[in-house]
Order: sequence, then structure tokens, then C-alpha cells
Amino acid sequence: MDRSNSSVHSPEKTKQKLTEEELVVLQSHLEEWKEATGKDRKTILRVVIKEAKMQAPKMDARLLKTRKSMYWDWLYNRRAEKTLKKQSKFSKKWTARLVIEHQYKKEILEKTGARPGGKEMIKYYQGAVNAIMGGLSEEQLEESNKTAIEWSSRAPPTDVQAEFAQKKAPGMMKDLATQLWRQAGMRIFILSAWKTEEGEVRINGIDFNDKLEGSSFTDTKDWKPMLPEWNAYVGEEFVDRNDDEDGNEDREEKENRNQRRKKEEFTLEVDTYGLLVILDMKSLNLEDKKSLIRTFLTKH
DNA sequence: GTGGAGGCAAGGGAGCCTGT
DNA sequence: ACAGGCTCCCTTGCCTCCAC
Repeated sequence: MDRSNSSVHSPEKTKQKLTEEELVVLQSHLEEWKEATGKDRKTILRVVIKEAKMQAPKMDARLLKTRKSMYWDWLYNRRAEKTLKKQSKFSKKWTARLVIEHQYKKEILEKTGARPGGKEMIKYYQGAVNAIMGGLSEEQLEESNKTAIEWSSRAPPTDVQAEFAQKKAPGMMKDLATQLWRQAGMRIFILSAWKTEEGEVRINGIDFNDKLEGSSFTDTKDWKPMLPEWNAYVGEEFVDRNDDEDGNEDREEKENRNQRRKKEEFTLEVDTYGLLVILDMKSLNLEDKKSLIRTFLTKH
């Protein structure tokens, strides 16, 4: 932000630096910009141009055009401060469309008019999404847009998280383990805990070392002693997170939750006696299953 | 024989990248 | 700033491959 720092080389080619006032305007729209996509970014840029132009030094039409590019570049280059070069491969950006696909899943499938899973269904899927979206009001679409920003910047609701935990998380963990091994020569073993859509806590130890030029940790070492501590932590952590989640729950909801908490504690307690909780078998491939079952049998 | 993993199908949207 | 090309994503169940 040091104005005296402007380039002294080939001044005729050097753009005039953005003023502090212009930067204030840009900064005020940055967060909005980061969460927006495509068309919305253009809308934001228009607002920025309108506001920043008032703060900009006097200039002719040609310079003004350059200025607009500078605004765009300034915002674009700050689109993801933390990972400027590359978005994390683990991040997920929700769009209004993706939100609608999730929220209207049942209606969309009905709309395809075909048997789920068939070629016909796949063929008509996108059209069905478009039809559903076409049937929504401006307000509903705007709401989906807001939801998309909310889900991207904070987190999607628990049912979406549960689905992700089941369908995508195993692949993500394998990816993480592979990259850490390749890029850092690092070995990891992941002890995880997550909540299903039904609200049950599942615990899983997962290890890809035998697929990464190494031998399996879970297969060759006794990792059971880790479980009691982990279970205790999970018991506390998952309960706390729920209580913090929303402040406006009614009493009935709270009671249901407490009942659920008891069930969780029971599950976890059993676990501390040394039973491995491998409820999430679906998420494991054959090798991992064999490995876990071998470990399980060895320990009993 | 059984059962899991992974590929596959169509097609529209969206982001990224490159070049201008 | 933006066009165009490329790649990936998303949907669900079928089907093949493979290990046991």
C-alpha cells in the first residue's frame, strides 16, 4: 500500500496504482467476491466499478477501461488468499444448482420419468434439474444462491455431511495419505469418527501404508490401546458440537438429542472394552476390510 | 457361488487455464 | 476481461472383473 513504491521503470507502460480509497471499496466487496461465481462476480464487479470510479483519479475512457481490468485483477488475485496458486483439492464450492439438486433430489428423479439408474434416467437427469430450477421463483433461486454461499463458506447441513462421510471421505483420506507419502515421505494412519444420517457415531481406523510402499500399521501393530482415549474424546466432542450448533432448538428436540447421546455413549462404552467398531464397512475396500478383520480376529 | 470394487452410461453446468 | 477448450462434477443402478 506504499504509494512511494510505484515503479519508476518505463512510466508510459506502468499503470497508475490504485488509490487507498479505491482499495477500500475493493476490500469491502472482497468477501462477497470470494464466495461468488461466474455471473454473480460480474454483477459485483459492476457495483465495484460504480463505487470505485468515484474514488479514482480523473481519467479518460481508455484509462478507465484499464482501471476496470485492474479492479478485476485485484479481486481475482485475492479470490482465495490461503491457497492462491491452487484451490485445495479437498475444498468444495457449492452452487445454487448443486444445492437444488440436493434439496429436490426426489422431485428431480421423479421428473426424469425413468427408472433410477438406467440410461434413460441419466439422459434426462440434467433436463429434470433444469425443469425444477425453471419452476422456482426468483426469490427461491436467490435463496439457493445464499444457501450455496453459506454451505461453501461454513458447512453444509449434517445430512449432507453424513453422505459425504460415507461416499467421499474414504477416497479423500486415501488421497491425503498418498500425497503426504509422495510429497513429504510422511506416513499416516487415520483414526476417524463421524456421524451417520441416523445420528450414530462411527469410529474407524484406516491405513493405506501397505499400498504406499510400506507395511500396514493396523495389520502389524496393536493399535487397540488408542481406542479408549479416542472414544472418550469422540464422546465428548460430538455431544458438545451438537449443543453448540443451534441455539434455537426446542425442548422436545433437546430431549431426543439426549436420548441419542445415551445411545452413543453406550456404543462407545462397548467399544472401550476392546471391540473394534467397524460399522462403516462400506467405505472400505477389500484389502482394508481383510486387514481390519485380521486385526480384529488377532485381538480376540 | 458370492460379494465387493470400480467403470460406465448422457449431458448440462461450472471452474480452470491459456491466449489474446 | 473474456472467449474457447478442457476437465470435472453430478445423478443411480447395471455389469464386469476379481478374490476368495
